[in-house]
Amino acid sequence: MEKIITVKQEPIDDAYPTPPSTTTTATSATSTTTTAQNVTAKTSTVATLPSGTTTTVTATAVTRAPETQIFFIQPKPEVQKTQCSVVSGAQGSSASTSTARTIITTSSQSKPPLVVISGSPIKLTPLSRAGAALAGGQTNSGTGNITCTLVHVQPFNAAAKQHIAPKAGGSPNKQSLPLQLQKLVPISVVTTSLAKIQSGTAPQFTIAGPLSNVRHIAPKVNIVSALPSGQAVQLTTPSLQVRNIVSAEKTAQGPQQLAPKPIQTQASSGAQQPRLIVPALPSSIPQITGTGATANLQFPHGVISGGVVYLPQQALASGGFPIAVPIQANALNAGAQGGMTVNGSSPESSPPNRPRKPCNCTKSQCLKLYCDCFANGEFCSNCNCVNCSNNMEHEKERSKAIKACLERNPQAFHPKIGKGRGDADRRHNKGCHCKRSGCLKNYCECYEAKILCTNLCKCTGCKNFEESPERKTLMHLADAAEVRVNQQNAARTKLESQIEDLPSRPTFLTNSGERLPFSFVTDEVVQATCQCLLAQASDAENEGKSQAMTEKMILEEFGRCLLQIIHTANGTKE
DNA sequence: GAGTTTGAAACT
DNA sequence: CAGTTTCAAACTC
Repeated sequence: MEKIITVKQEPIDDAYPTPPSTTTTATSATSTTTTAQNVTAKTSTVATLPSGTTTTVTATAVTRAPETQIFFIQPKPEVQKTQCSVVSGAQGSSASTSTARTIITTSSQSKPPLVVISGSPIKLTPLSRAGAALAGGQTNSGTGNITCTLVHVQPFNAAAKQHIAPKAGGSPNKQSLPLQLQKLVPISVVTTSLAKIQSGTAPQFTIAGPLSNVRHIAPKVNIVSALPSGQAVQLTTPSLQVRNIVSAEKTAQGPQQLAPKPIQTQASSGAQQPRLIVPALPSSIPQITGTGATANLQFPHGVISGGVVYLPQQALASGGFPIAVPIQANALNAGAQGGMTVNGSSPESSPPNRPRKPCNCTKSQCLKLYCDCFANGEFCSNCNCVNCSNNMEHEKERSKAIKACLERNPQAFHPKIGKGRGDADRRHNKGCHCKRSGCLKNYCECYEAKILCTNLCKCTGCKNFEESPERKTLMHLADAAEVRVNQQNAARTKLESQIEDLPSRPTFLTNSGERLPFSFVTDEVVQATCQCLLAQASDAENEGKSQAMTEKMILEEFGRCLLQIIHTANGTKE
């Protein structure tokens, strides 16, 4: 029997923009992997449930190593913080509207929960067994019981960031590493049974936990379900694109199983084996990094060890995650990339706000931080690089390279420029080391980022400070140039729009040798036009207009002249 | 477009 | 940690 479950989800963190509405529907005996555009949901929950039980699981953190935090799911009822309503219906019934950005993870009792983050699977350390997790002392035996896992990521506070700020002349202190990592904050999920769902009682999914300061990894994490007894879940949302189909078993074998698969828009209804449902990832996805030697998972940009996810500051500090974005909104249309974040992607897949420059790497295979694409956690695409391995096809090498970078420098993928509201907060986290450029050329990372050098910098002959006359001169010139460019662009745009409105006349002469309007730009006409422009300039000058305004007036006059010429020519022709 | 300069990253 | 090499981008011609 088909079961359709709609999960309604509500945002809980204002730090993320309110996501557009999506609806997630789960049905049995289908299997698809979906990805969504611009998913920035705050919570996730579990939608497909066996009969008859209510399960509550929560998690506690255990510090294992300075740079790691392990979370174990334990039964623990929690105060309700966020509710995710679940609505059931028969096959074909329309799912109720919702605001869900649903990432779902479930597993049967016989299988560990499977989670996919950033397109790669994580085999979590065994979470609570369903039986142990049951609320109210219910047993959770049989095929119908599911353990649900929900993971949130909590950013460290500003004080912590300060604490880990790079020290001048020193490498990052490993003792402070935990502060540089994002803390996983698993939260409990109360699930209700399918029976209740199917009865139309619209049971509530209760998500409890320290949500007030929690940012979610959940919507940025692909959590997959391995449903018991051949059940599978299909997730579809209006704004989601159905992508890969990956079985739970396959995915559990390793990240390579997540290589791009042909997009399937509709799952086969006859699928009987458990399937993985991989909802979409947003464009702002957490950077997943890791150094664990026992890592059993490799993310596009990191390694996951035993269900422990390493998240660098950059991910949350920036509010977006330029690193390790395997399935991103802008890549949804880039099937060849398997939904990975790509640099210089095709026009239809490129977000309008991030047209990165293509790299030109020749020797690094784009697997070292020399490569801007790699350093920014992006795949190369439409670049000019040679022997590029920064792509899905070389995911293994890429993961190794990521790991190597992180071993050299755990903050390797952190943003170099601190992000803050004020200019004071925007500073190079390591400082530059320029010697010859005076920190007034783009060689200098500070100057390139349009920020002043700070005491973190070890540059010599620095001229990139507030009172520097050289810098002021440069800034003044740059401002003037920018104004001019803007004016020129505006004038050009206007002129182009006017020209576009004109009838196309490709040739000057007809077959009979008749003169066409475009040939009416004679010397006399040019002279008259110039006189008009000069007159306009003179007027502007007499009126005391600024240079910018004068230029604008002249350009407008030129436009009028052109229109008149064309109009006259057309009239003559006609 | 080729060659040079530059400084970060990588290496020793 | 300092010095050196490698690398790719910025820059110059």
